[in-house]
Amino acid sequence: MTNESDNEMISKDCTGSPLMDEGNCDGSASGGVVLKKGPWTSAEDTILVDYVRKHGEGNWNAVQKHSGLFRCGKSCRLRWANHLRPNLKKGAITSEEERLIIELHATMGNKWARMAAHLPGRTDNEIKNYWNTRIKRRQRAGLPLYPPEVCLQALQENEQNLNSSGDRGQHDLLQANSYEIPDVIFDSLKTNQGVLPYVPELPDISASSILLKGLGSSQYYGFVPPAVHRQKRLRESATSYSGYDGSARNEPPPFDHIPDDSCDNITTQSFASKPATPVAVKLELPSLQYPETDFSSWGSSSPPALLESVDAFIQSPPPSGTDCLSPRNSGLLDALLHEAKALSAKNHVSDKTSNSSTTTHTPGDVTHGSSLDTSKTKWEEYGESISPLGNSAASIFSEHTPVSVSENSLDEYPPAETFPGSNMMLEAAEQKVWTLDGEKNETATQLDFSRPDALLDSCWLGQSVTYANDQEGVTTDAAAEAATALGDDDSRNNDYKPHMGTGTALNQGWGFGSCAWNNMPSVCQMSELP
DNA sequence: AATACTCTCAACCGCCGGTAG
DNA sequence: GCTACCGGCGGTTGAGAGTAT
Repeated sequence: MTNESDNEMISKDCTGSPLMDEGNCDGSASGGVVLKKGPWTSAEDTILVDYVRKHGEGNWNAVQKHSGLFRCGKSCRLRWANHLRPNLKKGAITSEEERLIIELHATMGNKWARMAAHLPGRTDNEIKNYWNTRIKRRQRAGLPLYPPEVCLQALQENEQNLNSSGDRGQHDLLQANSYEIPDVIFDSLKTNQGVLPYVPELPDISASSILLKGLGSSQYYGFVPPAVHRQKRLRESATSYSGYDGSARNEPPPFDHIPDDSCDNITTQSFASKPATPVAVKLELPSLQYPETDFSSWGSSSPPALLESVDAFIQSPPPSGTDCLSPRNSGLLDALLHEAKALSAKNHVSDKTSNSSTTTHTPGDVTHGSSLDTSKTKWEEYGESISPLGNSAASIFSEHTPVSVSENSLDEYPPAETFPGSNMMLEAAEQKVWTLDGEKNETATQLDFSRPDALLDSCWLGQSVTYANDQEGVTTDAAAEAATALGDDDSRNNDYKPHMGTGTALNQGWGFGSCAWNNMPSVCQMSELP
């Protein structure tokens, strides 16, 4: 980008806004000098680098004054931070980084700078761009934002929090709920309330509904994004949807890969309960809010129907979808959870027991958590700073979803093995821990519960291991695998590269992306953790 | 080959919080 | 306390490259 368009830009671009920024980034900063805008040239880079070497970072506005650069301080800072500073990691986002980004986004939302802090060498801008492009991709493909495991992780976290602190948080949340999550009303969901006991009988199901979807509940098949937002060209998803229009046909997408009866049952049941008419999904979403899409791709019970779309998705794995998530594209899982929780709390104000809160909505639901009822995590500490929700992130899941983590509700959900994101993942995770802030290669022998993301990490690790085993047909030691995966970038890419482009659709489908984000059931069945 | 479309990414914009005067 | 400056952050935009039709 640093081409040689050079100085003509100075005159051309600087006339933009009279006041670019209160930070003297205006075109006439420093004595009427017209500041340049647009792409940086190599010459400018050199000047900036030299300046920083001599004077260090900071005081960016002085750069222009002392170096002769006709750039505002902001521009200099940005250029330095995103392109010139040492230790920047160039190249594509690795699989590990992808996972991390997903996990972090699930907890932080669009806090790119914070996320970048966990990804050495990566910039907030890079992460942001990456995420946004993924979101678009997933949106097109009708795939959910977050993999179910992430949702489950949140759920688990919630359990921990609930069990450790009761639902005191609910009240706090209610009071502090500043997360105004746009309502995404799923008419069909409402319609199904009678069928889906866990669906809160609330006037507006927004976050909670999304959560449900995010957890792969088949009941959302009907929410396949209306063709409305489908673009003419659905390279990636066209085929996937070709044979499936759940919203219109009331039938689940074809998915023969999942032998799990329970899943099928759920699917069928869910669909049967759906209105015959296309689901009316409120499409008036915030700018960053993406239309609801096909959650089926996530759900354990969901037909991987979208193998192809999944495939496409996988080729650029990092989920950016829209689902499990936040209606506001910020993908703020926590935010949704927060809202859902708040909503739930409204209905259970008097319900002070955490356990009750987790089971109230679902007769057939199982109280998860006891096994996860470990010591209170640091959500409140860590999460507070990073998550809009603080500690309540996953709570909603437990309250509004049929998913059972530590236990399984066969009626409502697939058995444990279909949800590697839960137990299995944890097991794997216990063998190795991947610390977020840890510069990649950190492994440990125990989950680091001091970190709120511990579970998330474990989840992903488990997935990756699973995938590796499956793909390679090699029984690898989880720890070793993790170590390898966390090793250098190259090795990571080799081991987990979602962009496999190798073989069958199934094979492709189970790339890191699909393995981790799409139907766990199959994944689990396909391989076992050491 | 032309066109349309998507993807990627660098850069900009505006807002906000912290801080010094 | 007020104001201006500075730096940081998140959202958005636009150009170029790539790809499909």
